[in-house]
Amino acid sequence: MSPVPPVSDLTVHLGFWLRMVSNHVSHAFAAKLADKQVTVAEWSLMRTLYGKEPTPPSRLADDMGMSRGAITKLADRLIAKSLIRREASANDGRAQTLALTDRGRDLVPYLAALADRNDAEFFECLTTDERAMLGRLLKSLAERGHMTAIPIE
Amino acid sequence: MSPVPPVSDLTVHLGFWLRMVSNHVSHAFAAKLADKQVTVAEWSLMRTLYGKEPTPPSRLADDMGMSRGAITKLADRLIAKSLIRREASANDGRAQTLALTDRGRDLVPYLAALADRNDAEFFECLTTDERAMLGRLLKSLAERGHMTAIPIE
DNA sequence: CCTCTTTGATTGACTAGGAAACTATATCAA
DNA sequence: TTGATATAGTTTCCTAGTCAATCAAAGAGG
Repeated sequence: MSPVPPVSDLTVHLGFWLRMVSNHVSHAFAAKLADKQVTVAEWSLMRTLYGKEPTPPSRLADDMGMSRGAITKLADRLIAKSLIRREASANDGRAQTLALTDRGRDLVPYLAALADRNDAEFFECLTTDERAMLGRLLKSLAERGHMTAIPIE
Repeated sequence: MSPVPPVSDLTVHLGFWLRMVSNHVSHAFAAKLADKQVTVAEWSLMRTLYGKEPTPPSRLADDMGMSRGAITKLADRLIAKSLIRREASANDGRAQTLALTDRGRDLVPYLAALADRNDAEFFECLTTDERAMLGRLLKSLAERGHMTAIPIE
């Protein structure tokens, strides 16, 4: 029988539990968005655009922490669903701008309410103090780790 | 100008910060594993297998929270790297079993050390009490939300 | 003005996963 | 024993990202 040196269990890592909870929260949210035929990435783009239209795709890529290629394709999908619109920039022949359609803009508050509800569902089992503490710890980690982009995926 | 009703900011959600931190921790770990040409999913399979060989792929799928199809392909990749081995079950003509190769088994403790280091790097900026609190809150959420599978992806 | 370089966006090749169809084997029931 | 059903695993098709190559338009320097 070959030797099997003891290695640390996966569950000793905070990263493990972080990912476990994070994935469940995201999947539950994805299920709620599916009712409106929208994915989490699509919602994220729409929300990022909301109130800041028009915005060039490169800006969205930076803000959302995705590659430009990904934004191009994501935008294509949203355009096919008539939720956003792409237009050539007036002053720069290379640049494009993205903006929500009326339909897309109308949808954002509804989807935002789903996001609120999803978050409430998962975290209401904690006390107010616990939620505040969790938020404080996570923001502290984000700050100390220099994390900036909106986390997709 | 079209009306833009105020919607809740993304950053009010704990789920947002959870995902932000979780993604950064995972990406940093992926970068460390890349030195050894191993992905996070591959590590997870190897770690899940470690000390429990041989194990049928269906069992790994359940434990890892992935589909059986995904395990088939993941196993194919690990076999191509000579880190695991696939064998037909002796008593059931349908069944297969997966086991680490000697090379794979030797690699696990090294990769486990990388996982330890990655976790330490991200969370050492918290005090011991804060880490304990974060762990407690996350485990409580996992328990209350009936989360079981190892979180891949 | 012409190159040379930089920049914005798109495209293509590739990776990785899920869902469902499919194959082979096992089990059960008449 | 044989036909129906269930189970284990694989394969196929689809979605959704990244990275690298590409193309067109801007800017910069001689």
